[in-house]
Amino acid sequence: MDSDQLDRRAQRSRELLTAALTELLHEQRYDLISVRDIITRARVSRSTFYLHFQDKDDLLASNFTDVLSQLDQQPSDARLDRRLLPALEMFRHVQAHRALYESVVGGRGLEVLFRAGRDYWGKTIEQTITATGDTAVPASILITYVTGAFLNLLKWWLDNRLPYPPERMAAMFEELVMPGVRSVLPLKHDGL
Amino acid sequence: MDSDQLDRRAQRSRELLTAALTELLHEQRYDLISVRDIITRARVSRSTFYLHFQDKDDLLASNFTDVLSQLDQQPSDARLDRRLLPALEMFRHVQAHRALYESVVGGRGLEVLFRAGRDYWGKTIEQTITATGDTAVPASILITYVTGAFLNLLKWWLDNRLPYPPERMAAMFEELVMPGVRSVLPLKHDGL
Amino acid sequence: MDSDQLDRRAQRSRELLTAALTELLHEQRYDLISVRDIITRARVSRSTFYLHFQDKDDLLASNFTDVLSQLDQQPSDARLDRRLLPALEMFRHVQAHRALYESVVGGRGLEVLFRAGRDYWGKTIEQTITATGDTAVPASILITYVTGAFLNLLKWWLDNRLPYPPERMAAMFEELVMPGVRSVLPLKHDGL
Amino acid sequence: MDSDQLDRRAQRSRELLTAALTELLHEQRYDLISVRDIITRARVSRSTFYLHFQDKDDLLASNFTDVLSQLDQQPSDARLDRRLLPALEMFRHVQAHRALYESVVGGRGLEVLFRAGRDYWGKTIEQTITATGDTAVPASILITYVTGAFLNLLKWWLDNRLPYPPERMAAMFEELVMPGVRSVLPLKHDGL
DNA sequence: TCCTAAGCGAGACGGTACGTCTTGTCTTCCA
DNA sequence: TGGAAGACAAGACGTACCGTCTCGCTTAGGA
Repeated sequence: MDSDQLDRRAQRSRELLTAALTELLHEQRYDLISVRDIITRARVSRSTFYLHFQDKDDLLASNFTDVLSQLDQQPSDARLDRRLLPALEMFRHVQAHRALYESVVGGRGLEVLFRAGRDYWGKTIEQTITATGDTAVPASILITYVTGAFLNLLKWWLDNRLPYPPERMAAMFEELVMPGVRSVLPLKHDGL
Repeated sequence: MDSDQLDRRAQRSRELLTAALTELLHEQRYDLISVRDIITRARVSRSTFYLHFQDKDDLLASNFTDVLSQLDQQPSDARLDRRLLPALEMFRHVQAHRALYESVVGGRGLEVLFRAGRDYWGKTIEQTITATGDTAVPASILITYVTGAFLNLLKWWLDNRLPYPPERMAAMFEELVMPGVRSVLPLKHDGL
Repeated sequence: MDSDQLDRRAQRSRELLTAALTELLHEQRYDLISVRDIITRARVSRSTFYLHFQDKDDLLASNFTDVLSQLDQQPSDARLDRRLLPALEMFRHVQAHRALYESVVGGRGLEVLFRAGRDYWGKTIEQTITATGDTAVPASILITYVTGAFLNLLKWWLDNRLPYPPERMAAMFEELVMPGVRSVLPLKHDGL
Repeated sequence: MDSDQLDRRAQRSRELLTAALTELLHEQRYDLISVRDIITRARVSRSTFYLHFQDKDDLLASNFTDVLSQLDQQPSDARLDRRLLPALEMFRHVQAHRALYESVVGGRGLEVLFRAGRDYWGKTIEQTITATGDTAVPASILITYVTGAFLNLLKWWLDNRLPYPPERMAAMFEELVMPGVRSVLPLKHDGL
């Protein structure tokens, strides 16, 4: 009971650290932020940091995964439900937190997002595609392909200072990625 | 004069360093190799290293770009000339140097390859697609999309211990990526 | 109330901690044992430890003082009663608990023993020498000299893996230390 | 040639560190001085510190050994030459640098002095006593006894705020320690 | 043939992050 | 109400790595 019902203090520490990282990302690139910076900002001791997170990447991944599940929470257009990825919502979310993501994506943080994104969306995508029957390529490759392409586009968007609106980006994502996906899914499939 | 007619010693130093990195990549992951390791192996002094390369990534990128241009050198099937990327050749090359690429691709080295690949193939791809007329998406995005998807597949292949032959991988690459590319190119296009 | 009729639990905690330290000293050097190690072994919480002892040294000193008073309890040769220190008994005791004392004496523990020994034997020595009249050096120095010399010998013995029997060590102690003591005591003195 | 003719910079770094420790010892107890304090004061980087010394204790031992050899350098009373230890000079030296030694001796630094003193004086003492023929106790014990007794007296002196002049302390040292030493040396010996 | 400039070895150094460790305090919960 | 559990602050530790720098030695190519 105690093990999963986290000590209130523990929960507070996690939140302080999460908030501190978010704040710092508005000020400088992820690569340049040190654990020391984070704990100083969070007014938390070094030991506390390592009590809760493996390292800086772990904290970022944790934050990112939280965001992803929140995005899934929010009610979305019914028509979009069949998509593999909430691409439009993500582009909008990233636009709203542009500075933050720019800091992450230009550098080592990108890989963290990659891994976390793959892990998170992987499950959804797998369900969707296995539900459609056998595919011409292994599910694992498809997942890599879709999430990878999405995050690459995201990175390009940020690196180029958001030259297009989220809607356009989402449309291009669909246009580029989905034909390939459809070409390997059973033909009978209707919605995707 | 001196700048292009490199001192023989200088050339030798570069080669020693290149060889050392290659050797080390057979033994451990790129991330875990330090400049110190490289210069120790190359029997070259620290100052010499920084005389020739900006940092470890620079050395890797330089090696990789050399490889890419060698691949382009070798005569390839005429039928393949229209492709955006020498995918099959790359898969074969990677298979032949499997251990080496596994070390690079699992970690921070991937981004170096990505950047170098984008720079190198970017030019070719740009020529090809601008030759076909206007596209529905900016060339820059297309380049990112294609090279990104390719390297993601490469990474997946290595991470999963090369479960398929190069030919199959190249085919899947085509199958997944090209439909999207065609969908944004002018319809009149013939060959791609 | 509670203060003199020690809560049974409290007493038990003290004993658990004492036993834990003793156990651990058989396994590793005193310096390397942390409070965490002790409480883990004693299956006692951190707070409980600090409830009973100031710190690790306090626990050790407490244990050691207990031992010293037990040694004094046991009936000893009447002829030895005039000695300043129960040297022979100590050498024998240390031999019997060799591993334990090796752990303590090699490192910071020695000073704890020194302090505890000085405190404990100091009283006895002071009584003895003040009973003999004025001395050429202050009692305090004499006490330091005697207890220090004794513990140094003990440390040497342990550091050199007990090369001589306790009897020989005690004899050497007498031979080295007592002449100096006698030389500063009033001449009239008979027994020492 | 280069290996023993220390880089000028290296020598300078060592001196800066030595000086910094000396300065700091005038301000606070040895135990409370951290490596960080030392390098900050010396305006030297952490890596430089560990390039030259194992740890704080190593630096202290090195400083102390330097002092001991300087004391040996200075011309001393011919009459004293037969002594095992330059006790009087040491007491005077300590008096002249009282604050510094108080910081060291009250805490963990004492053991460093013990070890360094034993190592340094050990050689001299061994020569002296083996020159006199066989002894009733091993040389090693004698060395421990003499250096230990001396440093214990030194510590007592400092702990008690130098209540006697160096001459008196040296005299007491002789009076207490030498009778025991003589009692184990061959009788024929004259000078000691 | 000598001179001069560059390459180079060797490695000290500043700077700084890292993850681990330990101590002693404090809070919270449970019996 | 006191012990158990353990989060926490504070901060030291020794290691690692990087990129810069200094200092001579050596070596090549031009005068």
